[in-house]
Amino acid sequence: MVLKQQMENHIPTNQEIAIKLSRYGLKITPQRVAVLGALIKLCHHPSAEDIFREVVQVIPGLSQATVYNTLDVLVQRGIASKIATSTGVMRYDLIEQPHHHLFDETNSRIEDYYDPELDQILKMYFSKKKIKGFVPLEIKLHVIGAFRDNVV
Amino acid sequence: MVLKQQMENHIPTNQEIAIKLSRYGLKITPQRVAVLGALIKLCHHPSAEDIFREVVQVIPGLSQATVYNTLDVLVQRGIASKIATSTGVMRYDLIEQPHHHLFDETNSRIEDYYDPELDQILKMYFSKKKIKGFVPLEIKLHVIGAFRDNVV
DNA sequence: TTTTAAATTAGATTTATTATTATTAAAAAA
DNA sequence: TTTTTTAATAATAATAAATCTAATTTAAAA
Repeated sequence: MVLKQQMENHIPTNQEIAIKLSRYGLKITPQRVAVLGALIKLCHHPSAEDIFREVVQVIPGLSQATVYNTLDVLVQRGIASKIATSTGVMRYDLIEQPHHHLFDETNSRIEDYYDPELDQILKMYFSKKKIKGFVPLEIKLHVIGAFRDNVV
Repeated sequence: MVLKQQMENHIPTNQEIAIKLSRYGLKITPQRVAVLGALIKLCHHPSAEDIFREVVQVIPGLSQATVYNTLDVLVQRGIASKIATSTGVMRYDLIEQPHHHLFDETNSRIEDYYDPELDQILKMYFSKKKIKGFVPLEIKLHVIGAFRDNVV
């Protein structure tokens, strides 16, 4: 098991981000490159507001609506996902591979959690156990707990 | 496996609801009895607005703020829980026993899902697999899919 | 380069929720 | 039972996230 940010060692260039946008059939604009760049950089599941604050430093005329629009577009294309939180503020998450979420509600921290073994267990469970009248498509674990830094 | 509403065959009287409120150290008011009653009755995870619409028929002078206050109180006392949804609207859920959620985002439907076997699997997994720096307290499955009525 | 379809901006708007404060009511005390 | 006290409710204002609108600008295709 490994937390997300430990897996991300490469900070992509604007060019690489632009290529990613066009691979998904999106027009390349400075705003989109910067928003996606911020989403990659701010790996602790930023809110739209977090991304705005980050990007407006580079693009001073940036509109909040552009951030919301761009994030929606990224979600629609499957580049990002939207996480609903208990405070009602949406948080955004870059999609790389399927993963679960660890929530610490005392400090609003969210981390991704990967474990192929866990996914295997869940896959087996749901293939064996049919739910009457419901077709499951996506299975996500929502683990609420407490981050204890410097503790194993 | 059984869906929640199939397990709930007893509709509690106002008296029983009042007893429940006082067991949790809450003052009994007509508003609280009606809100908790509506939460029990509207078993598809109502929003505050859903509950207001239901209860205002019985208590015409009811304020929306009272519904929000009462729901917050119920959540604080552990009688109910609050579910954040992808639309940003909060939904409320009576807590009876720990359970997971099935989401159908095409029609905003949410159902509870119980399975002791699943809980056992998850418990075993997390007792074996330690997450560095994180203490899990509550594990909830978030299953996104599609309800198909009249289909097994 | 010109064209056009799409993206961005600014600001108004919506809507769920929270905050405020006066009033009212529930339950404890006398 | 009546009084007292403490808490709950109602009405309404305030907040804040997110959406909508319409005019302007821009990316990229022709």
